[in-house]
Amino acid sequence: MFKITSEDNETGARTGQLHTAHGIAQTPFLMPVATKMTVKYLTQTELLNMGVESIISNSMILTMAPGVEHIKEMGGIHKFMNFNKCIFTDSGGFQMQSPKLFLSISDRGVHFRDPFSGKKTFLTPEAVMKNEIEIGADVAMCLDQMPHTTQGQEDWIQATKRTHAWAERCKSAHRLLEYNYGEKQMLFGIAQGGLDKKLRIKSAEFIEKLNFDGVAMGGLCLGESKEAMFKAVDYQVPVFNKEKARYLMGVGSPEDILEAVSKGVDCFDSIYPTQNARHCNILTSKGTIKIDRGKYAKDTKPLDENCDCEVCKTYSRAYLYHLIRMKEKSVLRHLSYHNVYFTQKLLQKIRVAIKENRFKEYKDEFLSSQTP
RNA sequence: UCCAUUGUGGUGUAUUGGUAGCAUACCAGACUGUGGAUCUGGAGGGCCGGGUUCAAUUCUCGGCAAUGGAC
Repeated sequence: MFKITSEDNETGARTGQLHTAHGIAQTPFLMPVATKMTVKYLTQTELLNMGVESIISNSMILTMAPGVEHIKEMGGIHKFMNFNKCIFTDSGGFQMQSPKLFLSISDRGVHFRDPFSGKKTFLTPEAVMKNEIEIGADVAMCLDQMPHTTQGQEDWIQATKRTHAWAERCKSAHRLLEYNYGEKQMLFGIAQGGLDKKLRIKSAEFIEKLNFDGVAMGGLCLGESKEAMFKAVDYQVPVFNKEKARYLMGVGSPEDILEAVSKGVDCFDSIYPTQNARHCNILTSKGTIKIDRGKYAKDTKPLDENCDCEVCKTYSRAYLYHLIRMKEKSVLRHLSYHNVYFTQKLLQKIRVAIKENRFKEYKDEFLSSQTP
């Protein structure tokens, strides 16, 4: 269940609560990605201490390893990984972009190569729904076909059409599974449409009509221009029922999140903070810095002078730079910690700003300070 | 002290009597429903001195240095 708790009167931003089987997640939120049941380099305790209320894993990857049966035997995903907050699971739709995993697709489903066993596996919308409910996710995502933004109109039409057919199949399979298992689980639909206005609107309408527990916008932030991406969001958001949680998949960067929130988006997931941390790109209140550069070798300041995270309170840029040069793995944890902390803090500030009706002001203030 | 071998970017290595390649490290970009990876640019070199030659990093002589061996 989703409940709006406040609305900004200058922008489309709003705060809300996503009520799940494992607590309430305050929106807008950004989910750290835990594809293999771990947010790379961070502990569950650290996530809780940062105020993370929801993470996202990946049912397709988990189906391959360690397997759905195994997770069930271990008491479900929450117990197994010992994270008692909200957990989303993605469907595997995005993995069709991975040449290493993706084999072929038809209306029936998708063939993937299991990288752990080398075997061919076949995923249908029905199978994905079963996997997600058996894993024990709080929020399941529909299986979609994600056309790449660099593909053309024909591909967008084709993929969107298939996404719609699969959304219907997911919906009815899910209803039946809930009945058979006697369990409740939220299910989010995903709208596609490439970069085409009509197709985006049509897709949003189709997904909206199926009355999911939440609606997602997929297939964006894949190299298209920011302008094109936010246009797609602009087309789709007004189509969705205002009372439903809106989820922009794969976003993102602080800038993108602020923009999307102002357009009324409630949920995000992204590897941006963690992957950039591993690549030594550090998010700070003054913009992104590349901490592996020689100019930080003797910099005694913390990563971000305005950050009160454990890493910033403890270590200097110079020390972290040294660990990077020495290829000490521990530094990946420190950098990941800071970046995730930074983004979680950002979302907290966004929520407060919306509640105090000064989101626009906060957004402008943040963006103007991003000049490293 | 003698003998042998070898001296090419910071490091490790190719090739060649006629434009000196590669890897890594370095500098700079990219990265948004996770490969830590990968990709794309950039800068950087013939131990020193003589000889042969139109031309030497290459052939030759000497010096210096390194490594191995002998005493």
